[in-house]
Amino acid sequence: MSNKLSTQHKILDAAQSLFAETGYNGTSLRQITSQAEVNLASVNYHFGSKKELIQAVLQRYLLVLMPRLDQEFNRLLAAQQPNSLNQVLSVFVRPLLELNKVHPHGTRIFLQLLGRGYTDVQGHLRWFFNHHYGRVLDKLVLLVQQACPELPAGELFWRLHFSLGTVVFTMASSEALAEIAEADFNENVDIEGVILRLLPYLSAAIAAPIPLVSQLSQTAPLLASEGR
Amino acid sequence: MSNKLSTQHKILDAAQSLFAETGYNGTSLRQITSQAEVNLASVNYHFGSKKELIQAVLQRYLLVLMPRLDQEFNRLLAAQQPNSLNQVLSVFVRPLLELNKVHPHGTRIFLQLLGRGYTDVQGHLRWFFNHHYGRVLDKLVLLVQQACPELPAGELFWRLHFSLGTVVFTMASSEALAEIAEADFNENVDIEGVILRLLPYLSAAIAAPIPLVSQLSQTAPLLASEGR
DNA sequence: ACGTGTTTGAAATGTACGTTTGAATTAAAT
DNA sequence: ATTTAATTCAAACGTACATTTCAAACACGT
Repeated sequence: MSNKLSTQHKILDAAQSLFAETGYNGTSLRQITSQAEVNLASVNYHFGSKKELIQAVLQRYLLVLMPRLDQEFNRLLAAQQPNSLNQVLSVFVRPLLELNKVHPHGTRIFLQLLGRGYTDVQGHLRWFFNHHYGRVLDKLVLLVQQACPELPAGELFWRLHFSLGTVVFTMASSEALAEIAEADFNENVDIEGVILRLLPYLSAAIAAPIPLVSQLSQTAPLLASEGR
Repeated sequence: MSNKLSTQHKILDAAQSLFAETGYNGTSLRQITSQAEVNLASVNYHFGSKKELIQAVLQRYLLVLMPRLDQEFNRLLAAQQPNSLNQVLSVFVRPLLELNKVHPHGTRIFLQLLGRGYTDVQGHLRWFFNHHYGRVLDKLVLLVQQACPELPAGELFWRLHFSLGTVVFTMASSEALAEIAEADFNENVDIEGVILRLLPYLSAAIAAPIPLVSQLSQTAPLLASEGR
């Protein structure tokens, strides 16, 4: 049994935990290398820079997750009849939970890292993400469009981003939320439970009825000042 | 006409923009004071520390917003028949948009600051928020409970936090989203438009049907490994 | 066993940060 | 007008950061 881990592996393991807990900017290479019990310089030796280390930490999960998602999307797209929104969203559950094979608590850590990526490093990680995996996510948009044909494209854009926010924020603050939930309702609040709670929430949200324009304008003349 | 602004005011104005754009940790006092065209030391002179400056920036909006929300909550609580979820959520629109009186783009900036507060400074701002305004938010929980009496308390807890995530994430990345939306669908994407789009989304999400336990356990034996 | 290429180690570099200091300046009060 | 308090200013302090350097230790094919 070789419990001897490579330096790179030790760095990645320490980095992902610290990044998930305190963010990318909030974590120093000194914290990472001291928790990994390796020399400070080895990060720059093995990964080049902190920025590239962040990408490497994310890639360890993305390289497993995205092909799995792509495969699921293709399966749904090949179906004869259009899929329901619930079917489309459920497709995320298995691939996400299988990230626990990459690392214990891999699912939670990856989703936290994803959340950090959208708020911490301005734009940089968003670009990295869209550039590498934009094709896959286009298939998701198509599937949701097929599931909700009555939804205008503009509305769908916003609701998918609302949903991304829901997931990402929930995971980024999942530690705190789990503590509160456990104290106040003593329920099981592992990552799987949260994901399964999210599904009906998101499903109903994305398929919400579109308010009529007349109902919108009813609340329109709200303020005399300030139109962008 | 006295267009001479006090040093404190200039600092607050510069700080809120920078905090909203690049986060609390991501903004240095040197950036703030140089944009405000004041001396570096004046932040510590007028506010004591960076941490207290962050609180002061938030308080400028919270002291306007929270009493307004409290008043609206009390109005709804005094109603004879229980209010619909839509009525409860709509109550946020006016008070939030009135923050534009505190400062141009005040609504957007405040919501961005709120989002940053939940991800940037670990726990500290969350405590500050709950400690000062927990009483007010309890009324919101009560109102939602009255609007959705079939929803268990534990489920409601999670869904309200999901919703907070939706709002906060959307606002934190509203600049980028607005750019994309404008380019791809050329729609009006001011802050009021986003808020009005959020209402039906959140309303449907919070009131989503609760999945049966049998349906949950159907997807339960997903992985052999790893239960938290 | 040797020599080569890879990896680690301790130390130093330069930059940026929040905060403090004490003198200079301005405003207010008597 | 003179004293007193409040504010601004330039400079410095100590700390922490990412990155670089270069010698030492190691791995390993020959």
